[in-house]
Amino acid sequence: MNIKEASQRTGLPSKTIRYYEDIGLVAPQRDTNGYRRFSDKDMHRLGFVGRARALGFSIEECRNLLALYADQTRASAEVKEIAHQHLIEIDRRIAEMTEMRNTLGQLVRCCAGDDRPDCPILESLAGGGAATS
Amino acid sequence: MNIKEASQRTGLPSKTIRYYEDIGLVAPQRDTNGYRRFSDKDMHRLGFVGRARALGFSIEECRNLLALYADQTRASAEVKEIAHQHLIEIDRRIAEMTEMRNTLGQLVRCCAGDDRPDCPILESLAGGGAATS
DNA sequence: GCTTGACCTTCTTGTTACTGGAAGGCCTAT
DNA sequence: ATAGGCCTTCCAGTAACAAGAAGGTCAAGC
Repeated sequence: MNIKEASQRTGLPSKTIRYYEDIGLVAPQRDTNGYRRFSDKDMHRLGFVGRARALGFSIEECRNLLALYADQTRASAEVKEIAHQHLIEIDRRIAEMTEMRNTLGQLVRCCAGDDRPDCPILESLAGGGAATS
Repeated sequence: MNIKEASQRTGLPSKTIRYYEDIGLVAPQRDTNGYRRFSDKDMHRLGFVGRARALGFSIEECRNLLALYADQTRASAEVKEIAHQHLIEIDRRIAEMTEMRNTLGQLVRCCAGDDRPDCPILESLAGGGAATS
């Protein structure tokens, strides 16, 4: 099938699919007119990458996971390690954002939000007091 | 003071401070030798931006917040609106990452992590079954 | 006076994972 | 023949810096 249909079936934009070919994640055949032709195998790889990306894996991690998937002699420990590291990173980011959320939420609650200029949000950003720790 | 000291006092890398000057967030004077000289006012702006960035505000949001801070006739409602929108965005991202975390966490727990090739993580990425919800 | 090392400058390039747009070829229907 | 919808490649831009090269400046020590 052509790229449009591949895009529709995988949910990935055509641009993204071309990009994935550029960086070697997928390598569709070409028709005589130069159009990409995607096989079932190509579709499968695209789906794999799409799902891995949706779980937050980087492109390089996707590449590694694809390689492991293709390697029948892999040890599942290796896959688990990649996923586990990624999990730790996600947790770190959630913690970071949660901290932001708490600090900022408190500031927003303290701000009157009226037509007067007094604003604890600006005061805090200006260094006037609490709530960064 | 020179850029190194400004960096140490604000906790921002020198590179970052130069970048902030490039994009007009701060405008230190220059000594006759061309070195940047940071005044207390410059330091204050850098601190402001640093704290705003730590709360996840984008550079453009920082620019707006700085302008509001300088504007004595501002309405706190305007500041609160910016902060509130940002809060919503943070919540969205936390929810997104939490969903990833849950899905991936479950897959990791299901993976034996031994020297055999069988791996539910890869199987799931390959499209073989559950857990993308 | 000279060297050394730490500091400073500007400029260019790279990062991540794409997205947008331009210029042009191909294909089908009318 | 032409219109449209698809396809191609290539170039530029995004966010927020970081890395590094080439070179100027300054204070200390010999």
